[in-house]
Amino acid sequence: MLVQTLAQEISQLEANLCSAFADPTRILILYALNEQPRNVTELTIDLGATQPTISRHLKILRDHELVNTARQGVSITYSLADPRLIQALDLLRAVLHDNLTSKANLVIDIKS
Amino acid sequence: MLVQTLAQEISQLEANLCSAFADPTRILILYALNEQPRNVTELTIDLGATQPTISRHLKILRDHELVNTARQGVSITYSLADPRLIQALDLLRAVLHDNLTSKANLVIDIKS
DNA sequence: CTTTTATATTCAAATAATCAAATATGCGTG
DNA sequence: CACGCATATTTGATTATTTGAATATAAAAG
Repeated sequence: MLVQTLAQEISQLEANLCSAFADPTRILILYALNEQPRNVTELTIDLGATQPTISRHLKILRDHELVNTARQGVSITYSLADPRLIQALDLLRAVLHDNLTSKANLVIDIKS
Repeated sequence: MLVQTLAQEISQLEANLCSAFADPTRILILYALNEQPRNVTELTIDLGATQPTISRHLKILRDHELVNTARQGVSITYSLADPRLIQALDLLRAVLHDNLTSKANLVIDIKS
């Protein structure tokens, strides 16, 4: 698309941001960092993924400015850039919860 | 991954949900439907996309249960399934706004 | 039952995202 | 300055996602 309206441009940025959330490892990283800042090694252990995988996902989160970094000697501590990211994820999780609950109730209805 | 922890499974579902948001056209559709329910033709006109494109994106939103449908004769009216979806998008938009604002201020700092 | 209007789907091509494995960089210490 | 630990990047293969164009279905009206 050569020419874009303002609304389209904003939606493009927003969609980009959302694509940073579109991976389970990155969601886990964000929730882990919300609990407390951690370095790469800690994330690797806590999430049970390989170090290159964690680093790759951290780069994506960094590129989207969703995390902050602080070097402490040899290790780099990552932290959540904005608490509203978790607020947004929690809202989505709540929607997900309700959807699954209604589906569960449908199953009960069919049984009876 | 053959065996998944509960946290991984939830994150997988959440990531799936986020991938439904990871497209500018779908973001525009959700905001348009939040304003008021619309049928496919109206969305096509309002968003300036082709009808097959809109229908394809609506199918994805339907599959994720983010929209409801109501047939009215020959046309099908789509509506937003849950207002929290817009709340979440608005939070992300606010984060985006702040990030861009700080970048803008950096530009000013460099100038002076 | 044919036509028209509204919506949905399929197909092929282009683009992008993912992962594991290997490799590279960077900092602190002896 | 060489070694070792912590982190980052590259590569190549695989898999997904998006789109336009063409086509299909579905309902209402005549």
